[in-house]
Amino acid sequence: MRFYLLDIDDASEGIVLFGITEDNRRLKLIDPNYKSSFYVLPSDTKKAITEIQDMVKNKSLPVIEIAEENKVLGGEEKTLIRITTQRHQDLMKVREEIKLLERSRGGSGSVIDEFEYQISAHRLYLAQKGFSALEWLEVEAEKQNGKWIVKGIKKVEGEKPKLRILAFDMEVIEVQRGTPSIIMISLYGENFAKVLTYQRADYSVDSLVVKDEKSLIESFISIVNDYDPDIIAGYNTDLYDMPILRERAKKLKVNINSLSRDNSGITLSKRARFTTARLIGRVHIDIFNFVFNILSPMLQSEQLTLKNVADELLEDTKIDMDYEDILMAWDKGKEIDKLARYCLKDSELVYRLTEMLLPELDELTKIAGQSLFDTSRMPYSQLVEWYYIRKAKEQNRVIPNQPKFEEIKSRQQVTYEGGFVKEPEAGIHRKIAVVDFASLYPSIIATYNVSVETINCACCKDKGYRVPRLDYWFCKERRGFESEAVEELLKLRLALKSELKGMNKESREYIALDTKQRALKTIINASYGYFGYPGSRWYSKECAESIAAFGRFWITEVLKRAEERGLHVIYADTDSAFLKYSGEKAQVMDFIREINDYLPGLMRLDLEDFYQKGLFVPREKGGTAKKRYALLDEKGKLKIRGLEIVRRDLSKYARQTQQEILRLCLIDENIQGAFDYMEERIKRLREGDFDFRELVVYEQLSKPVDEYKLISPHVMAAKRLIEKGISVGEGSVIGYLILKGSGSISERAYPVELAEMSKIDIEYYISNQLIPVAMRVLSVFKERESLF
DNA sequence: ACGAGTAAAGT
DNA sequence: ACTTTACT
Repeated sequence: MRFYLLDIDDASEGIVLFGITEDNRRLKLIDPNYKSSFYVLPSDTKKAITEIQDMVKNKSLPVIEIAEENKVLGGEEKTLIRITTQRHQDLMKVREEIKLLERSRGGSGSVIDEFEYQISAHRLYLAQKGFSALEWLEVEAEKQNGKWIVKGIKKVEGEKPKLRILAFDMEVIEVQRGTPSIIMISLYGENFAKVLTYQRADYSVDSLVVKDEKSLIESFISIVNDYDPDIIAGYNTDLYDMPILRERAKKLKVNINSLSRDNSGITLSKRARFTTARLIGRVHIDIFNFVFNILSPMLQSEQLTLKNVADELLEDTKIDMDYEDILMAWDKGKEIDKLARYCLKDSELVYRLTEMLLPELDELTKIAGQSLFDTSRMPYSQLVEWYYIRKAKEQNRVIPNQPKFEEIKSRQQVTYEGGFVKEPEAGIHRKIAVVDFASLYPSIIATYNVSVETINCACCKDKGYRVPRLDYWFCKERRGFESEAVEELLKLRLALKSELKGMNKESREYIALDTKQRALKTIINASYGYFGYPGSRWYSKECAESIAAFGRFWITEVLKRAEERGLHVIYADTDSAFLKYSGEKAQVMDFIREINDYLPGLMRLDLEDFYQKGLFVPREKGGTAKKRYALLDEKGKLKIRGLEIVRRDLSKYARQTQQEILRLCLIDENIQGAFDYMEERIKRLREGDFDFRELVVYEQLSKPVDEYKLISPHVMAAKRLIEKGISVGEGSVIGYLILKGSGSISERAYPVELAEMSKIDIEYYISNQLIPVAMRVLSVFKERESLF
């Protein structure tokens, strides 16, 4: 049969595969043929095998096979010992014993190290076989005692089947402190929208009113069973909705086992810092994870709330209700229909976000070669790592171990020099061309064979690729693993990009290929960071350092050659250069062509865009600020980087003032008007003509409140929230206002929830926010009027 | 523990 | 010096 893989799990009978058949049935298969094993690196193979055999016999270890196997380890062919155990759970136990043969553990020293004992069976199964969730498998299976048992299995091509997606959202109130109750649950799917609750009212949405919380949960379970979704989606449901649902169901004695397809209910597992909630056999996607891990750098939102993310990605928004409103609605029955609409709207937004983001998740899943449940929760580092693990398996390589805690700690201490940033020339510049390298660091990795096993190789001391100004080189004899893996993705993406060029942007094919291209970009761009990431299995600070050094070399080379061609360099940062062209644009295009003829391998310089004008502002302590500028493109659109306008640690009022001043100066070139505008904004503030929300400053807590040595305003505001019993902690974004009174600014910082609006210290906002921010732009003109 | 360094600014 | 945020 043909089988589309959705989810995968480990069980005592074997690997459990959940998926969809060609005739659209949901099916569970068991593959009993996969045996878990791990590898031992011996110093003396014969001796190690004898010692292991003795140990297995004497301690009756559950080992079913001990075999020699040739593997690639650290770029070398090596003979390793493969140890296969009865069950996957036995791996760790057996490894603990074999570890005792290491010399450092007091053993004879016949064993040096062990590998692959810590990876879960189903993940290794996928990597080993080259299978991935959301791909088709050709399966030969037999029914035995009501279970489908896999006899043979291989990968095949096929069309994407239609997945059933169901989004949900719960409203929870605390009747007593610390005891949450679920009062409402909404569900949203294709042609399906329903609200469940237990308070009677005249609802304007499709609703089911039941008698209490217990029957609410029962109805929810029964709807999920009827709809039988492949994907259950929510927002922040790993940490909030799922644990509460599980807790309440337990308390109220509701059986929720059928939420999953293996009748195990909700499986919560605590990882290092967060919890995940699995519904084995279905895929629970918590969209927040993907937004937080992958999309957040691309988003403008200050906080990644469902409201902000929906506003930005869907251009649709939540219904406005805060916790107090929800309590009022429930307790007083006032606006309870609004509550129902609010709850359903959340599910709708989650459903639409899932529909929108699933294609990209789908592509990432196939590159990483793991389950959708896992990949939807992976940070960049994990996506790269699983892609490498899959490639390593293809090449008969041993997967390097994860670093131990101490190793991570010591790796964190090491830093190195990064990108080159040129100090810009302050003021206004005209006719600017911005050029940048296409994927600079990844193209360096591919071009210079940058890999853990090719750095400072013995064979190329005199002839390897030399790293500029550092005592490192890369091998020219053997291809490096990471370099080849990154090159493969780069080439795939280049092929897709050129295919996309002639296509209709609205077409289905274009959108599909573009999504694939974006997913590749995500992993490609993380490859450099992964070398220097302390938790990496393929870690090499030297490689990361070398990549940055090659980067500095090439950007300065571009700057030097630009000046030689009469293109004046205004600014440069890491992989981009701002060039002033006096004559025609062709001058720039010629220059780019010339550089590209000169650049090695996959390295390429592109034109980012042409700009009419650019503005660079002075720095507080002299000189010109780096990473802070505004550009005006040829369509009259402003592109602003680093300036206070784009920072949340300034009030909106100050930011808007700077934005308008910038517009007046850069677009209208009305400097007098800009000065007048600043004065008008100050006057308006003094006259009380503003909304207090425009003065709120937002800052994030990066650790628990009591760990701060320095009490900055947002920490003080957070402390005041905690005093009032409002829980805030690591990661909370605190909005605060500075009020009148005595003492330092921190002492006068109040959270917006507790601040008295009449006491806002207007003069603080004028002297500390408005004037400095406005003058940062205006000072350019005061001192350099001659530019106009 | 869950990509990196460079840089600016405030308290 | 510590902390946070933004840029690439």
